[in-house]
Amino acid sequence: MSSTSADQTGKQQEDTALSDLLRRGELFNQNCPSREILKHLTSRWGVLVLIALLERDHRFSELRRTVGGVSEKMLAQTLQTLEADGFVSRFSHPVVPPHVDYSLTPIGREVAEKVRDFADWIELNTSRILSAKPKGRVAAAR
Amino acid sequence: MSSTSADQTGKQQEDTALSDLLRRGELFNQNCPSREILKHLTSRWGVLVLIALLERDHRFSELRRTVGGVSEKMLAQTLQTLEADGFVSRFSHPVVPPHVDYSLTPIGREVAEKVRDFADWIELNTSRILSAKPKGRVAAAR
DNA sequence: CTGTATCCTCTTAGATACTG
DNA sequence: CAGTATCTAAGAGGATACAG
Repeated sequence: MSSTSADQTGKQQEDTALSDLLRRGELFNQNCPSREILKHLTSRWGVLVLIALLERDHRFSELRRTVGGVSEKMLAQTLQTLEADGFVSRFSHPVVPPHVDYSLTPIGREVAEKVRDFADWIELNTSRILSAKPKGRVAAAR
Repeated sequence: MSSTSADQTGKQQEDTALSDLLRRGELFNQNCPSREILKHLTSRWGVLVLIALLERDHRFSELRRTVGGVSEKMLAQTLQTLEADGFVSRFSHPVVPPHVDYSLTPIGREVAEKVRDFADWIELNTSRILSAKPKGRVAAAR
């Protein structure tokens, strides 16, 4: 519901190490709005959409093809969330059949570069990670 | 831990053109194991656990207190997944009452630094993001 | 083409109770 | 203290149909 205001003034049960909270407490506090931003940005399809849009602008069906495995519903939902957060711009060309282009806003490009940097690390290190897995232990196979 | 000293030569992702898709198509393929790694690392609690462990080693109950809002079950599950991936080490002191310490492996520290970098960006920019939200449009409010 | 609406299934996550 | 087991609710996600 993305409420504005309506602060919970007396609701402060963060009683962890105070220095930690001062230094970087926002994300460790479950009431902080940054938690929601984090959730959107690290969502299953959000990450891939941001990276795809960093390469170039895409229209809806292009994104569907580029991002393997995403359904129409989840792609639309992901794009709406990212647009609502101000990371993605949506341009609907007034033609028929419809033609909609998605692109990154300046702040969206900023964060997408962070995401891509992170994704690049994963791709470069996946084989290293897989071969370094503890073998005696049965992975929860998530 | 001795890295396998594999192929990675450092940084080579300066280009973002079409050749990128060939080089970094892994994540866009739903059958790629890197998708699973990504999922674990970007999981709701995985991100926060990695950042907490980057500050210092924690025992179980310390993590519970530091990471606001996490349940015992989810913390245990998250830690097991991260341990199975080789990002986290678990050391159980043979004492009573039990005392278990969690720490990052070398590769875990590497990725945790990426995660922290990303989280830092979010914390620094949350207010900017919130104030820049498109207001005319009703966010889907998830 | 670009979605929305509905239905359905599977996973995630919290609460609670219990064990070593 | 450090978990596990069980139950349940909420949300993610997919398939299909349909609308603008």
